Amino acid sequence: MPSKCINVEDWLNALDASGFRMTAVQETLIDIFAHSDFPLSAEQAWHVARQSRPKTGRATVYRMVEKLENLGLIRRVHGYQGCSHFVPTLPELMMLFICQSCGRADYLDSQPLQDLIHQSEDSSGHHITDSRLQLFGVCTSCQENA
Amino acid sequence: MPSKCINVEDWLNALDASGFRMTAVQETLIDIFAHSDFPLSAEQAWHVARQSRPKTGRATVYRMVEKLENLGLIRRVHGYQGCSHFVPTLPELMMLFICQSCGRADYLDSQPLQDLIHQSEDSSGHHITDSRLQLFGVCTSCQENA
DNA sequence: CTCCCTGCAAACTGTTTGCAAGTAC
DNA sequence: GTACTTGCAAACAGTTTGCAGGGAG
Repeated sequence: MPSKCINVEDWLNALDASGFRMTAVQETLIDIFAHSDFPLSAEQAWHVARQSRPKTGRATVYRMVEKLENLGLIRRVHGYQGCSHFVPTLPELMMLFICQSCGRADYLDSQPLQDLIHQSEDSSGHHITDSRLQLFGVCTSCQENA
Repeated sequence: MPSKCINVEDWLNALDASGFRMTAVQETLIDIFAHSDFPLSAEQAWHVARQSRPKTGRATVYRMVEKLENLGLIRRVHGYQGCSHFVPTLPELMMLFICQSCGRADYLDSQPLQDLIHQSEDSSGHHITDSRLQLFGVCTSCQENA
């Protein structure tokens, strides 16, 4: 499964531009979220963070996740059984696929979705400002290994 | 905004067929969910239920919601700020629009979405088994009243 | 008469808040 | 030095569970 590359520099710049102070915890968490290729919850990120920084507090992670979400750097994934997981945000509209077997996330071409949304906007008359499309199934590599 | 009609008879039959015993609480809750034109959380449904049956227990509502969801009669709505609200399930694939202003839900034509999903399946190679598309914005009537 | 359903209360889980100490700028 | 950040612990909200009594089939 192809994995999208997030530019950590950009994240640090965005945080800096927002007046946030850069600390070791923040760098650790940014690293965790930017490089995970499957959705992470705050709780999970906390466990990962504690592997390298055992004293990391739970609340700190929750606060950081909130920041990252508010800055639009990560985005909440609304899945089957819950909606507390996050993936790095891509510049374009996201069309997210999540493999039920391995849990990995993949970003698909979102142009058709944009077309679809414009089409629905015209036919319904509603003004559409945002969307969440999530696809579930079995990814190519899990199909091969089945 | 048009509202979809759910056949309460069908729900009662489905519950009956699943071996559930029909009680007054269940009828009340089915009525609430089947006729609400905006997503309801279990908590909200509980409050509504208590208006007609003050002694209704919270847990009973949660259990009933779980049943309805398992039977596929209601479906969880993954929204902006949470994912604990439910709408009646339509037979066909759902394309759900939620108005940020009035909170009402509308079901849009889902055929284009089905086409899009098949298209994405072919181009990505993933086997897609389910999807959640949710649209947010301002509905026609809220636009008029603005 | 049996077993499921109900309401109550307690337990639980994920998340938020308050606060004193620490640290980036 | 100032004000944001951190870790801890307590508070909180939504949800689940255990149980005794009640009601459907």
